[in-house]
Amino acid sequence: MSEIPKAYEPGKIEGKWYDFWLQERYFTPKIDPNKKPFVIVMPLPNVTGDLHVGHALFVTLQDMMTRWHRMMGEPTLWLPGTDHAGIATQVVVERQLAKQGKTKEEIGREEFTKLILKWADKNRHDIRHQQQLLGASCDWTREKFTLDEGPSRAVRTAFVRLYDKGLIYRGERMINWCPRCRTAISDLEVEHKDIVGHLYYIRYPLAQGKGFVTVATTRPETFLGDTAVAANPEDKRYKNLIGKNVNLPIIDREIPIIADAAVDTLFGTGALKITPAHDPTDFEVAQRHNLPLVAIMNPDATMNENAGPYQGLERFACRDKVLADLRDRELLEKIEPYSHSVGHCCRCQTMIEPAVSLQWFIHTQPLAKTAIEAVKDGRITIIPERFTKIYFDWMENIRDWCISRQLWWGHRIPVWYCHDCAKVTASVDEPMACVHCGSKQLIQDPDVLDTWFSSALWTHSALGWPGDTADLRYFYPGSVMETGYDILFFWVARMIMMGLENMGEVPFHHVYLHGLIRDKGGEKMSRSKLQANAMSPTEPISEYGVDALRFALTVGSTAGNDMSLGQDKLQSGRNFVNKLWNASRFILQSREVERLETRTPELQPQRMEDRWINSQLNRLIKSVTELMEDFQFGEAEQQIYDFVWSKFCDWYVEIAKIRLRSQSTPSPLPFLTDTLEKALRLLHPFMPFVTEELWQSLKQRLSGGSNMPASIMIAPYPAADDKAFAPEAERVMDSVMEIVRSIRNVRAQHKVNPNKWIEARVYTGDLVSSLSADVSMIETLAKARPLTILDRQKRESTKDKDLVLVLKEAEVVVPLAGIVDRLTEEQRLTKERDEVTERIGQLESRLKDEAFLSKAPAQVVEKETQKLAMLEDKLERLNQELSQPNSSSAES
RNA sequence: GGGCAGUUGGCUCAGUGGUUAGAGCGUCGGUUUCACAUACCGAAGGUCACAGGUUCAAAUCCUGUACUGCCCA
Repeated sequence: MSEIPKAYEPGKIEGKWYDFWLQERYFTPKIDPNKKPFVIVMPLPNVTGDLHVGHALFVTLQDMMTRWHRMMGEPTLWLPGTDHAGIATQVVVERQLAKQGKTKEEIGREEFTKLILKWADKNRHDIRHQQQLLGASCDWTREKFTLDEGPSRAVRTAFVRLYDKGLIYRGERMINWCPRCRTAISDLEVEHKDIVGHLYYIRYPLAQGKGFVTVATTRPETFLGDTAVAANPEDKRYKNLIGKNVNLPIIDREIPIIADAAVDTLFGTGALKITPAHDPTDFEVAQRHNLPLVAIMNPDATMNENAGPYQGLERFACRDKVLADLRDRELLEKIEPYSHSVGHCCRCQTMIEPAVSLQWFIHTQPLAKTAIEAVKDGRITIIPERFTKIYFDWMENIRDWCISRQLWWGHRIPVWYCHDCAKVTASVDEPMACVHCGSKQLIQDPDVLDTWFSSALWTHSALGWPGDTADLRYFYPGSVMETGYDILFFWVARMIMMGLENMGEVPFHHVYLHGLIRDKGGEKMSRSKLQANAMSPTEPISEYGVDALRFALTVGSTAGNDMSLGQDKLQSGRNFVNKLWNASRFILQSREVERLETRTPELQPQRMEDRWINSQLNRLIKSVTELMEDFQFGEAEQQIYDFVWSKFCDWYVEIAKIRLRSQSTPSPLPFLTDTLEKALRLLHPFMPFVTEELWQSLKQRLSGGSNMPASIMIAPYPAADDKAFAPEAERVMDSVMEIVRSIRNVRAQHKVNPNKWIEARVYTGDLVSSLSADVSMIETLAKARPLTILDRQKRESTKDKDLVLVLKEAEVVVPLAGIVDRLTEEQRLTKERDEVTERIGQLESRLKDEAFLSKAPAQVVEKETQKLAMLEDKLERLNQELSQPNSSSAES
């Protein structure tokens, strides 16, 4: 089999198999009404840019689940798609324009939209390509884009339905305004950051008489929009001032001093300036007191006509000027350093301007109520469980969702305003006339909807809703929503609300939240941030291969916990792939040698090690199946890794080599092959490419190969056979491994030349006959020959210079004349004896404890009793070694 | 201000009340033996952040403290 290369070359085979799978249409499920399908609707990657390793993680996890369920025989749909990502994509394209010194206003809405479309198309293509590189087994025939006609119609339909039900309304409310994006954004899109600023103490002269009221503020420039000064009614300092007026400096506008219980007496001076048009809490105060709103800023955060002499100034320039002017008039009392939290636009990091604005909102409370129920009554389970509480907290304190965006990229709001009667017509299709007055003078709302509005519908809109399609009937609700915990609210929570609202049924039954891949500085990766810190998956793929990357991303990982991805992990993944490759290479080569020999193909384990590996394999299968069902993918993968490397390769293959070389019968090949074949299937969901390649090679060379499925990905996932469990073989093999390790250890400790064979005697009890059958195996593995297995009853007294190792079920005697220092050996044995004695003491007191005996489960007591017996036996044997007449004489 | 995590070997992380707490990487010593040096063999290295408590039994459950991070306001 010389044509098998020495090292795995991922680049050469990955594309080949992906094309094969695609061609065979394995990713497209067959609708079978008698079977319950497994469905994952992919959380859409944004068309903002190409993918980073964070996306590689979700692709891997979802592919893993999908492939596993497919191999379990379920009709399996993983539905891919991409998201137009309104604000994020617009920001990125605007940034590109800015590099050319242009703005979107200069080139116009139509031209700008074309530009984004071009960008989006390119990225959609790249994203699809990258997912295919990663081995994603999603059904590309059903791929969707949020701006496609179907999903767009779903958006309009959902909007109109909610509007008709009164759950969508338009109103003037306090919203978060991004002056750079020049759009409203939702509360979730605001990032709060602590910044070190200042607290400015400003004097407002009293309108009548002398004196002034001093207010403290972090935003002095907003005094231009003040419509009151408020103090707590309990505050003695201001009690007699309530009802009087102050004059706003510079612009000389008179405003009242009011009492409001919401004012914190401990903040600043206890007197608060009220700027209702530019602060959410001030807005509420103003509503309680019927105060007027004075907006002082333009959409780009420059000052407007209400700012008097400051009109036209940018907000921070205005602040400087205001401060200077106040200082000149001695109205700036003092400035203190002050740390406070300030909202920033999550897309462009510009400081958010709270502003009162006419926008569209969803009245979320009724939707949230049913969404809470769905999780409370167990129709939806969130993994890891701790996010359930976070979900409830958010849902229970939900606020209305601002869904209109002043963007040029997205789903246009399906609302038309009548020129004649000024009323609103909401319609799925473009209306011919105003529904109220029949006028044809209609103008559509220029704004678009929040991208997350369309995402919220995705679980059903991607399956054809509002149409009554076969896909929707069969595949809804989905099985699992797999995504990062960072978009629990953006994505999962809103999907649950809208799924229940539109379909009357939950959109999925399990939510699996993965952790985030952080960069070296611990930052979350993002492509739309100014300093894009995203690590591309393509470099690790070309350097280490897809399977290595997938392995590195998931092995030993747990739900909801963040992780870092370094070169060492990728190397470890590559090494494992290589290990698998070479073990397979060895087995394939060995088959070649024995090819023409006739042998029984049945798997009848005659030898101890065959029963052992088969037993271990089936225990593994059982465990992996349980772990997969329990969403513990990282642990399942870890266990397969340990089995393949530390049991199969390190022991079984090494033993098999000995048998193959000596051409002993029965041949180990059936078990080598069977174990490998099952291990490949176990690993396939995690590492699809190398397992397919090796499995196909194996299939070609198996006499029954033609009866095997055409691909490992449609082969059944291994099922555990409890009858294969072989405790006796495991006991013997444990002993073999302990004997071999102990001799190897002695060799290393005493620097025995690796090529030198040493002699050894093994004394044991009822294992004599089993071990004797394996003596040549032990000899070779331990490089000890002759090695004799003897009944410990016939043990002669240890000769001087003999080294004795007391093991669990055997004593190993290694005569090492001239090498061993008897005194050191005695110290080693004494140390061991002390350790055993100590443990026996612990166990004895535990087993004497009435409370332990009565309260601990019988199994545990039994286990401890056995342990004690084992240790007592070992202690006795250790004592025996130490009391050998020759030992004490060695001290002299 | 409220909430949630995390703190386990030099580093990155598993550990879902019941052996003497594990792995990968790194370190140290040895090995180019015919699957693999992307390897093999051997070894060192942890009072599981700290202090209490519950329990027959705690890295694991509870309370508190410290530090780190995240979410919400």
